[in-house]
Amino acid sequence: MSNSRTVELPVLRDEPAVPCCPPITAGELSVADAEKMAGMFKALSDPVRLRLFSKIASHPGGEACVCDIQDVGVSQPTVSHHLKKLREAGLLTSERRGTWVYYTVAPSVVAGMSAMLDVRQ
Amino acid sequence: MSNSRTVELPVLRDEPAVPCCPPITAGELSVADAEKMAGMFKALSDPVRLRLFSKIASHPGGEACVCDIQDVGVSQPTVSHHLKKLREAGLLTSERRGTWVYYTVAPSVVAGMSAMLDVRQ
DNA sequence: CTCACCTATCGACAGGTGTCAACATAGAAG
DNA sequence: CTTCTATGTTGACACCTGTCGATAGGTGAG
Repeated sequence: MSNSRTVELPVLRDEPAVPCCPPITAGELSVADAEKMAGMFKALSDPVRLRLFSKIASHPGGEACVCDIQDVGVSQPTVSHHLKKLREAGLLTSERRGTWVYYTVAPSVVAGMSAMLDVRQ
Repeated sequence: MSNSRTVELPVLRDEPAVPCCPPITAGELSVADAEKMAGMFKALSDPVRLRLFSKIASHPGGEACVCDIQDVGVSQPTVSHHLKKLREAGLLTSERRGTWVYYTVAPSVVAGMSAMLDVRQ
C-alpha cells in the first residue's frame, strides 16, 4: 500500500507471519498446505502437549518458564520433548534468560489455525 | 414448532452440541478437556484426513459423497479408514442414501475447535 | 435370484510416537 | 576452579498408526 520508495518492511515478529491457508470451506486444500497444517494440528494432538500449550497460553503475556508448567504428570525429559515438538511446529518460541528457559506462544500461527477452522454454522 | 402438550424435544443434530472448552488463553485445560480436544486435533493431524475434510467442508452444504472425494492418492480402504476416524472424533457425520454414503461436517464441533484457538493477537 | 457397484472391515506389516532412565550442557554461585 | 540447579539430548522400548490386499456387506439393476 505504501507509495514511498524503498521502504524497509519491518518484521513484526520472528514468526514468518504465516498467512497459511484459507478457511476449509473456501476450497480444497493443496497437498502442501495439507501437510503444513496437519503438522500443526499434530503438535496439538497429544493431551500432555495441549496442557503444556494451554498453561503457556493462559500465562500473562502468553509466556511461561518451563519451571512453571512442568507439572503435567510426566518426567522432565518428556516435558522437554513435547515443548520441542510444539516449537518445531511453530506454535511456540523459546528464549533462555539466565538460568531459565521461557516459552511463548506464536499468536499469528495459532490465529491462522483458528481462522482455517472458521466455519459459519 | 408445535405447541401441543408433551412435546417431543427435537434433536437438532446428532452432534452433542459440544460447548467444549473455553479459549486456551482463559486458563489451564483440565485433563479431561485436554484429552477430548487432543482427540479432535489428532483427527486433523494427518494430511490425507485434512484433505478429505477440506473436500467435504468446501462442498455445498458441507456435505459430500465418498465417491466425490476419494481421489486423494490412497486406496479405497484407507479412505474409508480415515473417514471413520474423522467420524469417531465427532468432526463428521455419515448417512447412507441408496447406493452412496454422504459425509457431513459437524459445524458446531469445528467451530468449538476454532474458538478454542481464538487468540487475540 | 444374480450381478455389478459402492463402502466398510479384517489382517498384516513398516514406520512413527510417547515415555523413561541415564547422561550432557548451560548458567549462577561459591 | 567446583558445585548446584535447570533444560536438553540420547538410546531403548512398548505401543500406536497409516497403508495395503483380500474380503465382506449393502444396494440397485436386470
